[in-house]
Amino acid sequence: MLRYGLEEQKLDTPKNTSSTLDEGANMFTYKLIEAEGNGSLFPYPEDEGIGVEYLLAEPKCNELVGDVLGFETLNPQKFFSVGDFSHGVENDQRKIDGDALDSNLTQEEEHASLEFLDGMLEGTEGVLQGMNKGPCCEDFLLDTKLADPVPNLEHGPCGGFSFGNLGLESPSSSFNGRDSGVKYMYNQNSSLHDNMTIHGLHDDFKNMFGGGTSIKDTQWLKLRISFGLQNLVELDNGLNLLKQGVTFNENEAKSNFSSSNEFCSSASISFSSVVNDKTVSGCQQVKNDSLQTLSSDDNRVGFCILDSGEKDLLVTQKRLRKPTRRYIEEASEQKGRYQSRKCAISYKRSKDKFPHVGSHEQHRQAGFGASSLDCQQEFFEGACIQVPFGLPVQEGCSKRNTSILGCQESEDCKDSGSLVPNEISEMEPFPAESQDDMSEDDCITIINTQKGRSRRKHHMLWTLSEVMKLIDGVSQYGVGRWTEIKRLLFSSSTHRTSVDLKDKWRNLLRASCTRLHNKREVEQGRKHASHQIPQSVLGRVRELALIYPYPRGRKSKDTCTPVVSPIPSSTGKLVPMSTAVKG
DNA sequence: TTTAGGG
DNA sequence: CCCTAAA
Repeated sequence: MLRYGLEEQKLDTPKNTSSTLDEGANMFTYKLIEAEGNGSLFPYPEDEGIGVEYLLAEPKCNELVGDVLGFETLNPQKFFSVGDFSHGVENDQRKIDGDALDSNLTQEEEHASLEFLDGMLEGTEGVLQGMNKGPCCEDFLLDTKLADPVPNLEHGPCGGFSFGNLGLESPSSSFNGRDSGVKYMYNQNSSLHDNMTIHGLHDDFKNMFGGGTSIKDTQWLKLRISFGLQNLVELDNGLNLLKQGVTFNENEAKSNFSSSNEFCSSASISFSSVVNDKTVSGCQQVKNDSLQTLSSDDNRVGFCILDSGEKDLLVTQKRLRKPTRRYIEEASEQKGRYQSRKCAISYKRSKDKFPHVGSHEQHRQAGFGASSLDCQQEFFEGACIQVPFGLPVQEGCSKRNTSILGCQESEDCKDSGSLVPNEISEMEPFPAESQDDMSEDDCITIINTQKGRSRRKHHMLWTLSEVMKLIDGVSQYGVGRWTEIKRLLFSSSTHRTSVDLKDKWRNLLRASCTRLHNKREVEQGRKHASHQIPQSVLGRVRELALIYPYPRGRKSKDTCTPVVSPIPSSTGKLVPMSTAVKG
């Protein structure tokens, strides 16, 4: 197995992009860091730290080219439609593990998080644009492209830039060019798309992905196209490295290249590189230990492969995404419990985050060291983990977008055991809507316990309206009547069980209490969490908590009710401001 | 089955 | 959100 990676690196001086990214955080650039085993790297939200996506690849030349370079990501369905990326972001960001308290989203925040997603993607894009100018990456890129001047493609023949030229079907077209070309095209992308009409976007989408879409959300289209191009960039970068036999000398600030004409026999490529621990001007250097390369004068090697019926092969390769933190934790939990697997996913992060810029030793230890890779592969053996990564998908599809690990024949897995491209491609994502039942779309992870029973993991964020409904329910029927409330108010939400209601109420109580005690503290600590639930709502929860002591007892929330606006005890009526705070 | 409560 | 004991 070969591994190949790109390293994400945070820029010293975040570029200003038009993104809505507020913290200037998610700025990434890519670096090739190692090629040993298989993998490619993808930008993750800052909170998530370094992320790696490994693509399994046979140590064959052609597959190396196709897989390792993330070629498969050119298939948008495969890439996006497996779930809801925005949820992934939220979940990761909000540390959903263990505390549902933090996972309530107001509609505003749902919207905000979508914006965040957009911002993140834009931020990524922005930096990719900046790669050509970046202080530390310049050498990297310049050297990589053999000093070819960047061709000035200007705008496409039709006045608008057309990605049709990049189609895989036309290996001799511009896609066949060097990386500079692709990069340049990519750079063109963002600004160009800003001015493009929905028709233009549709055209580009169709050209790029081979199929039309009815999506009218321009932002969505832009993102997809952008990602498609980004993948082209990654592919192209890697291809050039392979083709030219790039050698990075650890002792030189500038990289040297030695073109090797050794032919890549179909046997295998030994393409391993070692990364320096040192960083030079904030930029880690890369060194190749040994490198057999493709013939440097055959620029079409990579593309020929694509053109020779290998596409299917590429497309059908499984793509593995780093599981969400929650998944990881629970996976390792499983392991702990049942001692089933020899090793857990070892890139689980502990309390501390991955350093964005750090020694590779750190990275390796924390993330994708050799041993961890082995573990992963063993962990993932055969099956794959498909973690949602894309825009929200239709309700009906959500159940099919099931992440499966080692799915055998449990009923739950039946129709989702294999994520056939066709199947996936039929799923039409749609822009997020903030309706009540939007929470219906979700990711479910099914994992098999050792007992053979599959356990489903949901995480459905509570919308504000759901919370309001719950509160209404409690005020009407009282605390503890969860089945009643469920039946009468949540009958349509199949995903909310009475236990969920109970849990949610408990969390609401907790939230309403903690807020009283440490207002400021919360604000400092976790911005997001503090704004989840409007104060008015929490206030109402508190009042209800007074009237309906939590379980059948007094021990309820007396402990945390002190500061509340005193409820008129004179009128001990049981129906408090039922709909008063509504809205 | 439902609820309470721990994790 | 999951699990389990207790009702």
